[in-house]
Amino acid sequence: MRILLIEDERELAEALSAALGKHGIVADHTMHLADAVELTRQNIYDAILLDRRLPDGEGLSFIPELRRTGKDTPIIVLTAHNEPKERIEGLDLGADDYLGKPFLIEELMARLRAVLRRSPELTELKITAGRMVIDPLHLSVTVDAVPLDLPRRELLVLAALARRREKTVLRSTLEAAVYNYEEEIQSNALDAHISRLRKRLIDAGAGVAIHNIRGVGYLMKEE
Amino acid sequence: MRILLIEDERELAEALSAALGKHGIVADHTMHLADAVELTRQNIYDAILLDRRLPDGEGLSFIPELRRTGKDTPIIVLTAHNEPKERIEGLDLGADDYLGKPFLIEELMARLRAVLRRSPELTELKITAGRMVIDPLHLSVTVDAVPLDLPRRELLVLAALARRREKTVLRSTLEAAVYNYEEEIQSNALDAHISRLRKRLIDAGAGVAIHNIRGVGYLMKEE
DNA sequence: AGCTCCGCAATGCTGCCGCAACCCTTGTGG
DNA sequence: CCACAAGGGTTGCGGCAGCATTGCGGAGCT
Repeated sequence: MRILLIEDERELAEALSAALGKHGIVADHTMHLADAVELTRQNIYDAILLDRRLPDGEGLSFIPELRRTGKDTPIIVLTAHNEPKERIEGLDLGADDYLGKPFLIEELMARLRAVLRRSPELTELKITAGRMVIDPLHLSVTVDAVPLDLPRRELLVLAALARRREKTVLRSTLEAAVYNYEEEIQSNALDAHISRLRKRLIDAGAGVAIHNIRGVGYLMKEE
Repeated sequence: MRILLIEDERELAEALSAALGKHGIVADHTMHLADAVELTRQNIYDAILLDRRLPDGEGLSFIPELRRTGKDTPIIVLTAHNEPKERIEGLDLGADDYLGKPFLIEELMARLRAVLRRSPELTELKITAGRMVIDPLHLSVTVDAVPLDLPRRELLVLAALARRREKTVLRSTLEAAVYNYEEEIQSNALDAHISRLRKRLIDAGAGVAIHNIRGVGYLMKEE
């Protein structure tokens, strides 16, 4: 069994490689995303262990990149980014499991076994909708190349809708995109954001409309 | 989609059922392991959510019991026992994932999706019928790539029929797809859904027709 | 201080959906 | 070939849950 380990903390990587070795698993190790892409092109791995914060970018961006090449290798994300919201993000990007640091080697092994019992699927990442271009990493929006500045929460709602434009986005998904665990919500705050966002999108001539799907969620359509 | 929820905290169970319902998932709920065994014998579930501490024993013991009957239904363990050692124990017993309480509903949904992605026999990621593509996990339907928004219940009926297109679906199967056994029904509500659904499918040019098999159920055919 | 953001709640509105009434279709027996 | 029953189809109605909108006030920022 061979896996790919993408991790930039040398000490952890070495410990992991050693521990995996004792379980009869050969690990290729790289610290850079660019190398990882190349390695997956040349090799077939049974699984991939992926750190999020890497010297040359966000580890999660590797997932759609890999899926686009048609590979459905199971991926377990290993990271200190362990807020529920981040875990959801990772899983919905197509990761098969998500493990917060620090963790016990034995737990990683157990999750690896669980994941290897089956096999996964594909996803993508990138956002243009109507006349808008959204950069979800830098949290910016432009309409016909003109910057549009939105309140933070509205922007998060917008990005979540645009990411799945022409498809319904569950209400709960939107709530998860905007609020974390501690921020409980007791009112129709989300509805209020949608309402205000709609007005702004019309004013800016964004070329999209937000429709409601009763009992399910919302849907962004281009006009 | 139908899942089995084995959980003895009434309040949590109700909140979960409601949340799952909004995601188009019908949940049967029981508080006892003994009932759970019986229910899995009589029903086919797409996944099982399992609490550990239950009135009549340790929830984990249910896993080998279920596997012994040849079922490999995905199981997610929900529990306050969230020490690494306990998680390892659960995973190695054959659970597919392990989630500590308290958790965000949305994280559970994400993990559910991740787990279901790996079991192609039970749940196709996309269902194609006529000109339609149905994504039962995200509750969306498109006709020739144009989104079609349907009321939640009609969507569930449609998905159940499309999943077994060209084959007869028992009336009781359809009822099970839309209602759990707490939601009693006293009228021809299902017929009404079928009727309205037919109209919408014609309007949208979906390229399928729903036929009745008298005294048995319904059948979706491509045109 | 003056601004925006944003949660909250009041208000009015929309449309889902269970229900039941009525009609149509199919099957059976004489 | 008709009568009748039973199941299915269709439709309007009403209750009510969910949604849209908006003013208010607290919080945070400059």
